[in-house]
Amino acid sequence: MTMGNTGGRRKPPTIHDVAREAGVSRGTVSRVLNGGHYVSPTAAEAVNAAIRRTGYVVNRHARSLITGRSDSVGFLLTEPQERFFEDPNFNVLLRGCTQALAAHDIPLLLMLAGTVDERRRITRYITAGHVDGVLLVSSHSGDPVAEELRAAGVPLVACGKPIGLGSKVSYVAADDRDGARDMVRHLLALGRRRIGVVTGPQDTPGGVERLAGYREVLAEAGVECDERLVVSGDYSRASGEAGAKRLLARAPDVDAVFVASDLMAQGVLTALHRAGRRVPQDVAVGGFDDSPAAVAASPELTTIRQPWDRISAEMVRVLLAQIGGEDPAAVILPTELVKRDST
Amino acid sequence: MTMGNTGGRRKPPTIHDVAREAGVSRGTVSRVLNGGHYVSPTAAEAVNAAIRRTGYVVNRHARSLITGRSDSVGFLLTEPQERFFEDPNFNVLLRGCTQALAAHDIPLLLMLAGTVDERRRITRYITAGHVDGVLLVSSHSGDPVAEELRAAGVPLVACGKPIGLGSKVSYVAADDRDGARDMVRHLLALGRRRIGVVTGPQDTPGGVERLAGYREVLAEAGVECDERLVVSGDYSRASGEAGAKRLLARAPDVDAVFVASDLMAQGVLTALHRAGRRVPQDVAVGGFDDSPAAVAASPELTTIRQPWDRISAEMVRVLLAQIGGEDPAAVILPTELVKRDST
DNA sequence: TTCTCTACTGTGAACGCTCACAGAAGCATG
DNA sequence: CATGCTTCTGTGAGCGTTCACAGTAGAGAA
Repeated sequence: MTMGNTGGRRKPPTIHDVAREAGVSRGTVSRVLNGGHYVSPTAAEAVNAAIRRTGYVVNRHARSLITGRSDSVGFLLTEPQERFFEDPNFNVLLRGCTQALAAHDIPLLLMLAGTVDERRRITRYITAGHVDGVLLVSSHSGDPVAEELRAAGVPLVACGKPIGLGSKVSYVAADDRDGARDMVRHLLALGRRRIGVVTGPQDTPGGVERLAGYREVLAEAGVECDERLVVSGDYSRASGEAGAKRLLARAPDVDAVFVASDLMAQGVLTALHRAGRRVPQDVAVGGFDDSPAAVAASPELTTIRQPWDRISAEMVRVLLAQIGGEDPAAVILPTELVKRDST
Repeated sequence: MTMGNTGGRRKPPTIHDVAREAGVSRGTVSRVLNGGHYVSPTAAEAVNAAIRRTGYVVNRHARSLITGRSDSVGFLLTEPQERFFEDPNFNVLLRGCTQALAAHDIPLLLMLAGTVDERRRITRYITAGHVDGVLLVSSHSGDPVAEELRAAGVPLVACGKPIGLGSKVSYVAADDRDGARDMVRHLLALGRRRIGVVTGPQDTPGGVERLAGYREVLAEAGVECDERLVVSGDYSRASGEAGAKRLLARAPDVDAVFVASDLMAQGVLTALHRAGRRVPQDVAVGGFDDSPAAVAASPELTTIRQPWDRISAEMVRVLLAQIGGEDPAAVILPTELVKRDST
């Protein structure tokens, strides 16, 4: 048997070739390929041997043409790509989804919808049925692409609770609010009472929920919720530094800061250092995400870990279930407090 | 006209529907779709109008079935995924490739070949013709997947010069050696003469070339090439720190260090700081990559910028040319010295 | 007129697969 | 012995395209 290693691409064997080789019909080969029900053991064995011998791989285009499925899913990132691509957690998510899908032999198509043109092109591509479903990373409110896909009945699973989309859309998210609660409780347990917060953007679910958790715990502990202690950021390092400066100016007696992302927390550490405050002695700092930035910071950050590997696995599971006809579902996964040197 | 926004997925219109709507035949519609030669202006106009009215999108599976092309390409990452996924430059590369392909209406399939099983599955998938070509990020020597693909005649473009693959494989790379030369010349120009180096792994082209550039410039400048000044790392932060310690122990009079990656350079800065050396006064430090780590470090790192956006664009250009029948090509792109505070 | 050439259009076949259906064989049941 | 049931197998049709080829119409040349 000569393999096609001469440089030119050989025509791959078809189901016909396998059938001839195994001495059965196309139908039998097809049945072996798809589950193997109603096939005699001897026939199945002959077919499998023929497949091995010929190196046959199913032609997915031909299959898709008749089944109407594409057996592929899209990984769609809308809006501010920079923010996500610089976030190492995004990488973990992308990798996790790719691997979880690979286990089902389903390729992942990476789709970046930045410009209006790209959005339209991608929407058309998806609604035309070229993917069976979409893993959506958007987290921005009122995403028109997401709404369009939902309306077109495309199976869809969002990462993080989508704002402004009806309850009809599946999502998988970490329990942001509970994570925030854990962190603030931790700060209270250290004896801190003037606890500031640098929030995330309030048009993202994470931003909203983390702030809500902060407020809840303070209220529950009977600590005054001083609005001077609340400043807003956009998850960037620079906004963390600026936020901490504002915080110090408005409430110099601050003795702890809950920061809604590790990247911002890095900025907060810088600002505190410049202001001559020691961490954690004078001010304790808690981050969120457990990103590499957390261990790169000095002192290393106490932070909230989101279970990104489980999130990606769940996203794929829910999407495949939905493609299989099940109803949309929401999955919330627990977070974990990681204690390090900044508190 | 009712759009399919009722929740269920409607059957999309076919080329037949468009033909009927436009009052022409399938053949004419097909010709309009593929370049529009030998089509009368009136027919073309009618077809385009019908396409707009029906919202027709070509069924790529049916097209692929007959053309034998898939009109998609794979982005293949082999071996140590962590190393790459943590590297922000990898993100720029992935994003750039996706966008460059999108401009040609070609989807990118993300493929991660970690385990042996995954490798085999992906190799089969690719050689079966499910993608037209592959963008390869491997940089590891003697990659069996790459060799297999090359042997099967799959169009292939590597990122970085592949070691041990014949000259038959295309690649796009930054000029590592020249970048290293620039950096070491820069250090020499500052008056430093005891210039150490923390190398990258010597089974990667980048690691080899950057060290070669270092040696070249020292030889050319007539500076003694003291082997005690050469220590090896693996691109990780930790290996940079360990390397610097070794360097200080073996050559306490070192007055500059060329580090083959920014991440390692961060580790070097930490080690120097702990040893009480001031940067850049006592020891100048030069990195490589211009990653976010470079500006996150203190002092901010002087480094070598690789043109990642151009690399991705070139990889796609070369791959598409090769899919179109052209011969393999090698492209080397210039680097740039970015001066900051560490030198 | 007739022929040739160019510009355009329509049609059947084919790509490789799955699906529905029909049929065969084996075996138990009436 | 017919009948039904179960298990298995083969066959034709068809998915939505493209491609090759045949055919038409109109212009210009002989």
